[in-house]
Amino acid sequence: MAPLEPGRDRQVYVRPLVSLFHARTRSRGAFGGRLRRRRRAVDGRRYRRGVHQLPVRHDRRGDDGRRLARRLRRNHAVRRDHGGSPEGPRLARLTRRITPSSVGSRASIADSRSAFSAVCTTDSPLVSEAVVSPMSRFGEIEEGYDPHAVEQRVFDHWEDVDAYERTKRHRAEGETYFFVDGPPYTSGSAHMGTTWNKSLKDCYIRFLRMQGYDVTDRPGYDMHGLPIETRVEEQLGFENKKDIEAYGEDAFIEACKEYADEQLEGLQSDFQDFGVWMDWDDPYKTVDPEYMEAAWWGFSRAAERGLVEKGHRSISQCPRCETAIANNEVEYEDVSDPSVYVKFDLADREGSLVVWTTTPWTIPANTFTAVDPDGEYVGVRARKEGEEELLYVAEAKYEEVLREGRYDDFEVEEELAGEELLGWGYDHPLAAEVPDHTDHDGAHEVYAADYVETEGDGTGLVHSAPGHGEEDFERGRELGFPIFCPVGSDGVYTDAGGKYEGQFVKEADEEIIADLESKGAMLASGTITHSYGHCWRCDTGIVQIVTDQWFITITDIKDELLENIEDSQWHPEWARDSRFRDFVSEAPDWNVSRQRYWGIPIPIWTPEGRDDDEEMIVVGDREELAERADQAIDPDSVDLHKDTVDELTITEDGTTYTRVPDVFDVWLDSSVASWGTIGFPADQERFEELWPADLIMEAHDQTRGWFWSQLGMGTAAMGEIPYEQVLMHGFAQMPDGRAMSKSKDILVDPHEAIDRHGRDVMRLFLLSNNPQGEDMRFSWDGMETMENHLRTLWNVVRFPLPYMRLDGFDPDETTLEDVDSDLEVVDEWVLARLQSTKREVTAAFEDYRQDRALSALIEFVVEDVSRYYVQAVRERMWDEEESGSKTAAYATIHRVLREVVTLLAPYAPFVADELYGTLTGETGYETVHMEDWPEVSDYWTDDELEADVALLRAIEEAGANARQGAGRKLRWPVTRIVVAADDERVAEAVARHEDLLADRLNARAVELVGPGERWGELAYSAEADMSELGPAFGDRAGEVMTSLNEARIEEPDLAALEGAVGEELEPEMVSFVTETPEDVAGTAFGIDGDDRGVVYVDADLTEDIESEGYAREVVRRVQEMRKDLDLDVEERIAVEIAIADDRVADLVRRREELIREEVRADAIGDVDEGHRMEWEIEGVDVELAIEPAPSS
RNA sequence: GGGCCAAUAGCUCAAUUAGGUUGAGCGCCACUCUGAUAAGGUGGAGGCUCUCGGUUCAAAUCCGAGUUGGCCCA
Repeated sequence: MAPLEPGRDRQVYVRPLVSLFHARTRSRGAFGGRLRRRRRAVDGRRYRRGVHQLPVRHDRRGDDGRRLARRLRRNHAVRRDHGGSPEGPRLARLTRRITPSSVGSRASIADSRSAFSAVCTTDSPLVSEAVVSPMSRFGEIEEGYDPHAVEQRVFDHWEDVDAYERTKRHRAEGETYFFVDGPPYTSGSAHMGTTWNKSLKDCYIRFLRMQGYDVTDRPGYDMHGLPIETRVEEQLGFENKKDIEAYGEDAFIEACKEYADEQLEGLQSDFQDFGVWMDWDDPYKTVDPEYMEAAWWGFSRAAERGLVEKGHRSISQCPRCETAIANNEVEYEDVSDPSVYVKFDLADREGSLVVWTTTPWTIPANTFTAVDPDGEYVGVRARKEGEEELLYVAEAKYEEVLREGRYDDFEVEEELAGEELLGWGYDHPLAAEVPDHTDHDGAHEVYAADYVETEGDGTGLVHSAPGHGEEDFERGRELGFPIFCPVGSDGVYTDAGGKYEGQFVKEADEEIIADLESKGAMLASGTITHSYGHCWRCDTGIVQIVTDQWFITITDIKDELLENIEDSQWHPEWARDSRFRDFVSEAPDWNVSRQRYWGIPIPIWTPEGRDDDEEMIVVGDREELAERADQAIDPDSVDLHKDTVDELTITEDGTTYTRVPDVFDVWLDSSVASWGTIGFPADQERFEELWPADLIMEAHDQTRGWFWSQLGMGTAAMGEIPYEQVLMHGFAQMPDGRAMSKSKDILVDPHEAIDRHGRDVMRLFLLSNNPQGEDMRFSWDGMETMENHLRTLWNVVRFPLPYMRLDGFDPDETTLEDVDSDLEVVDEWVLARLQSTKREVTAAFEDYRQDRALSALIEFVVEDVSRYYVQAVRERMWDEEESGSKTAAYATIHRVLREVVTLLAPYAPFVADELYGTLTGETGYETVHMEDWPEVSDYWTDDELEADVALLRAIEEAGANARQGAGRKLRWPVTRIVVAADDERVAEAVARHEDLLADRLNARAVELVGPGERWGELAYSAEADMSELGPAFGDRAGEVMTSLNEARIEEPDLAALEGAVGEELEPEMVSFVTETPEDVAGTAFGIDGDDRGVVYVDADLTEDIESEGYAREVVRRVQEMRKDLDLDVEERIAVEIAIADDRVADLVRRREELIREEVRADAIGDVDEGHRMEWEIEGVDVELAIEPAPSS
C-alpha cells in the first residue's frame, strides 16, 4: 500500500490509530469497583501522547487555495440563523453576545462569524485557524440533510481535487485486484437493474480499495449485434436484408457504430451520475480494433485446438433477420398455431399412422415417422359417416385422438408394442405437390427414436423431418439419411418446395391443410395456444431449418468445462452447483456464425470456391492479418469490421483464400472480456499479472449469458475458467412484485428515484438488498426509510461540532488514547460497540452480503450512537467549564463518527465524503474514499461491557414501560424503583449504575433485590420450557404447559408448583415468573429474549412528589409559551401563575425556585401585557402569562 | 413441459451450519416527550409462517404433492 503519494508533499497521512493497539488487551471483568475505569495495558507499557501521530504538517500551497475557496464558498452558502439554533445554550449565548441584533441576514452572518472567531482565538489555536479558514474541520454544516445539495457539492469537490484519480494513485502500489465489468449492451438507457448492478460493483470496488487493493475498474460496453442492427433498420425504415444491401454495407455499419456510440454516451453519463467510480475515460468497447482482436485471438486458439468446424446443422433461423440465432436468443411466448392430426396411409397394409403437428409447413419435408419401441400402441377400428378406417396411435392417446376426429364409434382391434411397427412403410401425403420429396431407400418408414413420448402431446407417433428440427436432424443423421430442407434462409419455400415454392412457410400452412383435407389425409384440424420460439430482437417467429454454420465444438471439451467450473466460487453457491453445472452439461455446440453485418467478422479465410473447414486459415490478430493479406494494410490503423476485411484475400502456395462472409454471434464478443479488457493479446505483461479475473458480478440471467460464454471461450482458448469469484444477483422488480419491463412501460426510472431522494439514498436502498440470487423489489417506502437514516446520521454528526469548535478541540492533539483515563463507561461502551460493528460489517462484506453489513452499520448509528450515546453525552458537552470528561466525550464521538462515515463510504459516497471532510478538515485525505478500511481494535473491544450496557438499557426500557403502566409520566418523580435481578450480573450492573437508572427513570431511589432474594408481596407462576417438557411428557406436553402457565403460587418453589399442577416436575422444566401486586407496576426486562429480571415502579404519591410534578408541568407549559414568543433561549422573562385549586397552588408555590430557574424567570408575580394562556393540568385549570423581563 | 430459487405482520426481512410457545425495522393507531424537533419514548392492532399430506411427543424449520412469483431451459 502507498500511504504517501510520491511527489505530493502536501499530502497529510493519518495512520489508522487502531492498528497501533493490537498489542494491548483491555482489562476484563464486569464493572470493577469504580464508575470510571482506568484503562491500563496488560503488558504494563505506558503510551506516550501523540506517539501514534505522524506529525506531517499541511503545507498550504498550489491548488490548495482552490479547495479552500471552494470550501469557503460552500460554507457561506449554507450558513443559517443562529438565533433559533438547536445547538444548545452555551453556543447560543456566545453567539448572541457577539451579534446582539444582527442575526438573520446573510451578510451579517458572515460578519458575526469572523467576530465570533476572533473572540474565541484567545485560548484556542484551532479556532484561530478558523479565522483564516472558516471551512476547516468542524465547519458548520447545514441544519437539515439535503441530499441534492450535498451531492452537488461533493461532485464539485471530487472534480476540484481529482478525487477519483487521486484515490487510484493512492492504491497504485497495492496488491492488484482484477475486477471485470460485464459490459452492458448499448441500447437504451440505464434502468433500475443496471443501476443496481453498477451500484453493487461500485460498492465492492470502493470497499476493496479501502482494504488496500489496486483494483482494475475498466468499464465495458457491448456494442455489436442484432439488437442494434434492428434498431438502426427501424430508424432507416428497412424491412429486410435487401434494404441493407441497397443502402450499402459500409454505410449501414457506420450507422450502427454511430447509434452504439450515442447509446454509450447516455449510459456513461448515467453511471457517472450515480456516483460510480470507474475508469470512464477509458472504457473497453467491443467495437474497438484492439478488442475485436482479442476475440480473433481467442477464436484462433480454439481453432488450433481443433474446436472450430463448419457444420451442416439444424438451427433456429429468424426469417426476417435472415440469420441463424442461438438457442439462447430464442424467446418463447404464447401464440395460436394450427393443431393438425394427419393420417399417413400405410403402404403394404390396411390403415394409417396418425401423427400430430403444429407446423403443417414441415409436412412436405417429412422423411420418417418415429415411435417409442417400448411404448404400447393400438390399431383402432373407427367409423364415421358410414365409412370405416383402421388407425394406429399410442394406446394412451387413442381415445383423445378419436374424439378429436369426431368418430361416431370405435373399438380397439389390435394391441401392439412400438417395436412391432418398426419398418412399416407409408406414403408421403403430399407426394404429388412436392415432387422433390425424399424418396431414398428407407424413407417414409417407421423408426425408433428416443424423443417419442406415448403419453405426451400428440399421438405417440412423431412426424419427423430432419430438415426442420434438431432432434429429427440428429436421428436422420444417425439413420444416414440425406437431409431434405425445401426452405430458404428467409423462410420461403425454394423450388424444392414444389407447389409451395415462393410462399412464406407460415402462410403456406393454410394451403397445405386444405391439400391434406382434399386428399382425405386430415383426421382433425384446429388451433392451439402454446409457447413458440421467437427472435429475441424482432419478435418474428423462428423457423427450424438446416444450414451450414460455423461452430465451436464445446461438446468436445465438456469434461474440461465441467472441471473448470470447480475453480470458481459462486455466491450463492447453488447458482453454480444446482444451476450453472446443469446448464453447462446440457449445452450443445456453440453456433458462432451470424449472416449479418454489425459484428466482429469471423477471421476465417477459405480457398476460393470452397467454404468448408478443410483448408481454412484462421487469423489470430492484426499483425498476422497484415502479414498474410495480399493487400497492404497497416496493423495499427486497420479497422476490422466487415466492410474492411471482406476485401482482403490471402494467397498461399498458389491458392487464393477469401473470407467467409459471416460475423460472430455477439455473445462471443463479451466472452473474451477477461483478456480484452486488459489489452491482450497486444499487452502480454498485464495479462501475466492480472488474469484470470478475481471477481465478476452480474444478474442471474447471465448463467446462460456471460457466465457461460466466458467459461466456454476461456476453456476453449486458455483451458481455464477466466474468473474466480462470481456474485450473482437478481432482477429489479416493481413495488408490486411484477417484473420490470421497458417495452411495456412497467418500470421505476432511476432518475426519478434520484430526483425524489438523491443518489446516496437510492444506492443505500439498492445496496440494502440481498445481492445473492434473489430479486430486489423496489420500494418508495424503503427509500424514505433510508433517507431518514441518513438524516439521523447527519444530525448526529452535526450535534457535537459547535461545542468542539468552541472548545478548540483538536482530535490530532487530543486523541482517544490521551483521554483514556477520563473516559466514562458510556464512552467505553460506544467504542466497544464500534469495534463489534466493524467486525460484523467487515465479515458480512467479505461474505458478499453488503446488505447485512449495511444493516449492522445503520443499527449502530441509529440505535446506539444517535438514540443512546448522544443522549447520554449531551450534558457533558453543554458544560462550559473545561473538563476531562467533556474532552473525553469529544475524542470518543470524533473517533466513532470518523469511522462510521468511513464505513459508510462504499454505500453513500457523497454524504460520507462531506461528513468526513467536516470531521477531518485539512488533516484528513482529500476524500474519504482514500481512507483505509477501519480495523477492529482489540484494545477497545469489550464484549462484557456491551452486554452490561445492553442490560441497563433493557432495564431502562422496561422501567419506562412500568411507569406508563403505573400511569406516571416521566415528568413526575416516583419514590423508588425496585429491580429484581435474576442473576449476579444484572445485580452488579444495577448496583453500579443506581444513579444513572434513578436519573433516567426519574426515581428518588433505586432498590435492588438480588438473585435468590425475594421482594415481598409477589406471587409467582411458572413458565414452561418446552424443550424439556416435550421429551418428558410426550403428547401431554402441551396440556402440562397450559396448567403451568395458569398456576399461581406464593413461593417460587418447585414443590409448591408440583402441588398446583399435579405433575412431577424437574427444575429445568420451568422458570418462575413474578406476578406484581396491584399498586406497583412491574415489567420484565431481558436481552435477546432471555428474561433477566423485573423492574417495579412504586408510583405512590407524596406531597413532595406532587409538588415537583405540578411544578414541572407548569415549567413545560411556560417553555412552550416562550417558544410561541420566539424568545431566545437566554432571554429573561416574568411569569404569572394562577391556579384554580388551592392545594395545587400551594404545592406549586413550594417549587417556585425550581420554576424560576428552569424558565429563566426573574420574578413570579403579575404580568400585565404579554402572552397569556389557559391550561388544564391533571384536571386543574391553570392560567399562565409571560412577558420578557423589562431590563435584561 | 423440465430445472433452479423464493413464499413468515400492510411493506422489507430475521428466526444461530441438525425441529422446542414466531421476532425486528418501517408503516398505521393511541398515549407521551418537547434544548437533536420534518426528531425521541411507551403501548396497541396486525400472523391458520402459501395450500394439502407425511415424519415426530413437538414442524416456519425435515420429507412428498400442489399453488403463486422470478430466472433459466425446451
